[in-house]
Amino acid sequence: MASSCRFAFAVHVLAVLALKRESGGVCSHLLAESVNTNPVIIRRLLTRLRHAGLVTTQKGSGGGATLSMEPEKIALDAVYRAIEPGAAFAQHPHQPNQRCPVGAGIERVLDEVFASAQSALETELARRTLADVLAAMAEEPPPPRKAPRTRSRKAA
Amino acid sequence: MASSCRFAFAVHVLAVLALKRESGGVCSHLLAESVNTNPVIIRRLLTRLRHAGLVTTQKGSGGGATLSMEPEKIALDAVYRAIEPGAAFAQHPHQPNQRCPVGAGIERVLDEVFASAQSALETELARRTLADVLAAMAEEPPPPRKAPRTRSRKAA
DNA sequence: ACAACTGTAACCATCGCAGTTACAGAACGC
DNA sequence: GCGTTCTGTAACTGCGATGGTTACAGTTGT
Repeated sequence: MASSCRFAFAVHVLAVLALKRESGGVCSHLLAESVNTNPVIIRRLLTRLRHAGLVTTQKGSGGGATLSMEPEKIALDAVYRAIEPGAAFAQHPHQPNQRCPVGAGIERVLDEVFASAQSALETELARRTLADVLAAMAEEPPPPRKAPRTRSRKAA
Repeated sequence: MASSCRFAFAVHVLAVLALKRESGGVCSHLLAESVNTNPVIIRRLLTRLRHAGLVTTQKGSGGGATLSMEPEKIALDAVYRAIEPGAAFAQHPHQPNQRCPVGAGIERVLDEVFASAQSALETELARRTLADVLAAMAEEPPPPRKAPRTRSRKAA
């Protein structure tokens, strides 16, 4: 399915923008350092996010990207649709044999199956906002120095 | 996401097997003609479906593939899992910058988001069985010769 | 033995993607 | 005006996945 990591990159970028919301624009170079990739990759992402109305960008010295709404308003399905262009499932590359009863009808049936599956996927993504992502990152700071307070006894 | 058409092929193949359920094994050549591809593609699919316990295959003259259970018992999520190897979403290809608070925590959060989205997808697929696919193909025979009974006035 | 099958390896062409370099143009400070 | 700091985009590369193809060993029924 979605073998591309663009969606992960996009959520990452938006999370950084949300954290730096008060500090004005964030340049692609800095975002690229956090994601650990190339600034052009980031700018390509930002172009899509801008077309979707999720961020605004500012050219020139001191410019960069800014969230165009509060993190609570940005649901992950909007990010997904902004980033991933086509359908999640692929149909037959060549038309199946129309003289076979299955070949003649399968595409129409699969279209509907695929649409409902994709819809379920996006509905689940819609249950989370960028603010939820930030909150999830805030709790459980990854390296618990001494003893993590809850169920630490799982160590292998 | 799933940019491969293997899932479509697999449902197609299983539908043919379901229709020819009483006639013994179906050879890969015949399946390939219906799907409009190469017999090797079909055999590669059948290998995965066999490992998942959905079909049995028989070598030698008069052999071929057979469904190993009734179409009502085969839900589409099982087909999906049999065919699509990995996760639907891809994480960061390189580890993000751990010195950035977002880079340090985003992967863990995304893992959970991706898992829930994939789970929603599979749950939706699980709502349909191969028998449902056959039923959907049976109703509405695709080329209505005279006048389609309902809302035909949509013609462009 | 022969024909009809499966299973699998090996290979090819294509496609999409992350990554990279390069450059034109915009905004800002001086 | 001019240099600096940015964006936006084109062009190219390398890589991995995938559908497709050929080939062939092995198995089974007649």
